[in-house]
Amino acid sequence: MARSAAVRRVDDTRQQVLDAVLALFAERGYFATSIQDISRESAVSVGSIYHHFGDKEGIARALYQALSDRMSSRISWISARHASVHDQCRGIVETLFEMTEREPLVMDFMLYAKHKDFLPEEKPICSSRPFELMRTIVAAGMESGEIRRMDVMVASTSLFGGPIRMIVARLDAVLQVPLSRHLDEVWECAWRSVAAR
Amino acid sequence: MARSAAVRRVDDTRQQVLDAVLALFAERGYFATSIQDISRESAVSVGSIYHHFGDKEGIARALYQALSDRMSSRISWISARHASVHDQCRGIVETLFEMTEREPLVMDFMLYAKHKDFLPEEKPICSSRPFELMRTIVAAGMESGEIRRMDVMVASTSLFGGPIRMIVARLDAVLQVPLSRHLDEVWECAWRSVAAR
DNA sequence: GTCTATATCATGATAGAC
DNA sequence: GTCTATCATGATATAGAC
Repeated sequence: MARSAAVRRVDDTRQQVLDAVLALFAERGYFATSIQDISRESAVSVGSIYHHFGDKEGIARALYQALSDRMSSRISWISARHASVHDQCRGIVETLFEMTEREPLVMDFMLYAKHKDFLPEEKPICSSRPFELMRTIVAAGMESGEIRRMDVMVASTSLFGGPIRMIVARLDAVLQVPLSRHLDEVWECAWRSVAAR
Repeated sequence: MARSAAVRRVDDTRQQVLDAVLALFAERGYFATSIQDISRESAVSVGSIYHHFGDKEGIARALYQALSDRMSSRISWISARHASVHDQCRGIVETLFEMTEREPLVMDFMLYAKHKDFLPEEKPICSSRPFELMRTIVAAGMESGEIRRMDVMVASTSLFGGPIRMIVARLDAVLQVPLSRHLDEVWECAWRSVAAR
């Protein structure tokens, strides 16, 4: 069923705000970003912003939800495209690296922001859907014999912890070259840490 | 040279404030903590706080400095106590796990807080002294042949990235059991990721 | 649904006595 | 060095016209 033009417009307004806050939160952080800033950067009035999101926290919640959904669907898509758990996990790391280069703001907000400071009710990031998906895949790898039998949380943090630290280093500009240049080496280390063979 | 009683007292006042802000920052975050809160919890007046720290950011800077120094000296101490790089790194992970259980607030502030949001001038955490020390040790491991030759940053993030993610999971209460219960398994994975043999 | 103008309030920081 | 009282600013959120 096609959405009406009115609904389209509403979504556009919301999206304008979300695009603006992503940039602002990444640049200055949640608390240093005022509603005025958001209004100016998004070209949406303060009144409209409150109409759509209720309060400032509501904006952050909506952004978190949207980006979390986006990451989840990418991970699911990658997972479905590969047969072995090894290839699935490598594909996830590769995608995370690519996202970091192409949409650093998204990764900054998802992997680096301390959501608990401004979204106290939200589940911690490592309990969120994308991370749950990763753990599910890791668990499947133990079933199939590709990954050594151990605590699933330990295996997941071991497999993805290194790559995530590399992403953080890149976001901090500590790492000066594109992540892709280190992909093979990072993945080699990550997989060795849990591989069965 | 012995410090005078006056200096002792000054240090005590400063320490009272630092103890209070550590707890407050960990609980609510930097921005949700007001100077009034700090004054009340530390039992030090607002005027004295400003006298000693200049401004709110100065408090955070002092705390960061103090805890960073503490972590650095512990790491150096551990490093000096062990002969092989393998044992040094394992000792560091063990100590980080113990610190997380015994002083979760310290680890929360050091490994989890997003300092850039409130200390924009400070170097990113992964360029800080403790992390530099870890990289130095890893580099030494490559020299000695214990660790495979590769980019030092990649090796460091691979070795310590998993353990750090476990610490974050524990701080988020996602992990319900003490980290010590997973130490062997976590270390096994971490070391495999970079070990030469 | 969108906008401008405004109310309300809390905060960081200071002044100045002791 | 320490304290209390106060200021000035800028924030979130709302009211109400269109």
